[in-house]
Amino acid sequence: MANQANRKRAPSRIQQRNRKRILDAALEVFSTSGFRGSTVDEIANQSGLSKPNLLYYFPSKGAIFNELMAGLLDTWLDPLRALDPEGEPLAEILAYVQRKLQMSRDFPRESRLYANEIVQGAPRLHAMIEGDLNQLVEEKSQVLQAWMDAGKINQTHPKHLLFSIWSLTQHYADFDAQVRRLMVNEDPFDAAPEYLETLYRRMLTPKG
Amino acid sequence: MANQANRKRAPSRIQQRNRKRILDAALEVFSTSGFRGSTVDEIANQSGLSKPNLLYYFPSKGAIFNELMAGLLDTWLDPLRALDPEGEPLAEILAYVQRKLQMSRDFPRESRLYANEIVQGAPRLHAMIEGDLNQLVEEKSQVLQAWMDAGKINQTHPKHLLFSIWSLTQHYADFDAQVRRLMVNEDPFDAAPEYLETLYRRMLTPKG
DNA sequence: GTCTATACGCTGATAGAC
DNA sequence: GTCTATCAGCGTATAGAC
Repeated sequence: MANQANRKRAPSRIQQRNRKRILDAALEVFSTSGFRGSTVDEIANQSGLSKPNLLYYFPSKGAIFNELMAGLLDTWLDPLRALDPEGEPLAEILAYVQRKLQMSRDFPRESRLYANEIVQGAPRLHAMIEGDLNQLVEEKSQVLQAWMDAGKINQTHPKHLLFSIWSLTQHYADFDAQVRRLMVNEDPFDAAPEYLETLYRRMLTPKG
Repeated sequence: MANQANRKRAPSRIQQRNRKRILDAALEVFSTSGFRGSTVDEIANQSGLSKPNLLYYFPSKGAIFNELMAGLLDTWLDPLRALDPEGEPLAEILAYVQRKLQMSRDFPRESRLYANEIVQGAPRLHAMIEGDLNQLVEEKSQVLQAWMDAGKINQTHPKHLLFSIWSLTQHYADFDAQVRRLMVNEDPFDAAPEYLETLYRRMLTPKG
């Protein structure tokens, strides 16, 4: 079989650059307005491409969103994957909290994109989320439970512990508009690391 | 001056009922799709009224949203208003956490409506939020700070403490789709009250 | 690869009959 | 008060010239 004829061409530099532009623009727009509230026009303007040109690179608005989400989900779960069952329990958890907090600070748009989707009932995320996330959470919950049973950290509900970490760290990105309006002349991310470290240290350190 | 001619008629029972229907339908739709992602058609269908009839009761989509938000904001801040400076500090805070958690459970749509608006940068909430919320938060932050200075609860950042309470309690409503997908055969609200009580008790109880 | 032009359904809102 | 009919504009997406 002929190689050239049957394969897709490798994307040119221009193609790569434009796809990247589009995805970055889409991140900006989708994270601000959600899927249904966003328009292809906005994404085109934001990316500097014309609307038909944008639709030359992606077949539809939904396709852009899906590609964006797939890429996001993967990196979004990395901090949790990195939670090491062999590590020192409290230190592992505190490090996880700080990693998540950093992601909130460094990738707020990604966090809001995800938040938008979940708040609205995850209508487009269903399939993606189902397998990976569920399995990862089960696995890490068991790690946490084992640490509790061994007396390394206080007994508590493992999943609620995970939820609380997600909630507290992502809050600074997702509710940024509110947080910053209530903390004038003070960067929320200045005090947040220490606040969260203290909170989980007190929560989890066994009496001794 | 003639009374009847210059005043608006008192709304009839039908009007009251239909306005209520519309607002309830709008809450359902807006909280699921955000303002821009929602359509008047959906709200009309959800309320059982025709689209023109709906627009007989409200002049525009924006007007429905504004009325909904105004009503929401007021009740939304009630739990915080109820934080009593004269009460026993730890008990007051723990009670506040439980009140917020109950609102998450009993009014998840209201929570998601609010979350949608804030995540998207609060484009339509600006004016409403500015005055009330800011002042209330300042006032209650000082109450918390006073309790800390008096040694009644541990020293920490008062505003971050408030943020964390909002975040943790609203998470169960706002991220309900995710939470429930990860907790099959278990109601998140079963364990949540105890989890949050324990967390804040350990966080705030002074060593002694 | 990129553009202009355009098809065509959906959206918010109005007019006017009943 | 409620309906049918309708409008202008915006939305996604495509056709076809360059």
